[in-house]
Amino acid sequence: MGLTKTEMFTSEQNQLAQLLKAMAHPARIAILQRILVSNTCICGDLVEELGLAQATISQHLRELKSVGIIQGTIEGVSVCYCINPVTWKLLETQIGAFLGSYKLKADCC
Amino acid sequence: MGLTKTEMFTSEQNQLAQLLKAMAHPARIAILQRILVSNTCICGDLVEELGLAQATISQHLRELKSVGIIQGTIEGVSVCYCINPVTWKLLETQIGAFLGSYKLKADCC
DNA sequence: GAGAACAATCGTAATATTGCAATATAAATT
DNA sequence: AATTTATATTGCAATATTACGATTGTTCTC
Repeated sequence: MGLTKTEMFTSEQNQLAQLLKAMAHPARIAILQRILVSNTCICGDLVEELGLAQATISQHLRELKSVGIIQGTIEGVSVCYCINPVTWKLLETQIGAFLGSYKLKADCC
Repeated sequence: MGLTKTEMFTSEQNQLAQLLKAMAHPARIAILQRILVSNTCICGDLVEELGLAQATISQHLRELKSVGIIQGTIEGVSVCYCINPVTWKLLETQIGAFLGSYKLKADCC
């Protein structure tokens, strides 16, 4: 099939999965790290720095943008991308709650 | 292609991407949440509760196990799965550092 | 407006993922 | 040993992802 059965899960589960999936690629992690370092936005520098084709980088950027993790504004000839604070905060909250809900107990396998 | 160019990224980036990817599916999030709630491990209850075929659940469990997020021990006829504390701690550290490295500044796009 | 510079989109090939039926394997029970 | 119960594996079809060359849009500069 290759088609996730989203209707069987809660919207929270689907949303978290979607956000995680958007980050679950080394190139997209690298892109986000690059944005995190030079807080002020970037654009086609990524093509040189990551060693992937322009079309590929653009595709990864679109993926991050489509779930709202980053946002882009046209800055003359180039495009400036940066973190979307709202989604980032959501990510921190959701993942934090998820990971934080684990408490180690002795009686486990 | 469909083949990620892992050689272009650091092992940290690849590792984090792999862990995120393992969690980036609503069924696997649901499985983990189920384990987190009933700390003591589970097994084929998931098949009933999630409404997916047994083969599908087993496959998702294997995926989570293969990256070390969960671990399973044979408990008589059934198998008991639970969180692997070491990997979970690693996840918290890595994701925490990643998400936490963002500081909102005014001069952004 | 013509050209340059940058980024987005299209089209395509290779590979991966998702889901399930069917089958196989393993452990407990009779 | 045969049966039952629980899980894993295999094989397959449908769909998704990754990557890139080629092309198309945009915006700036001349």
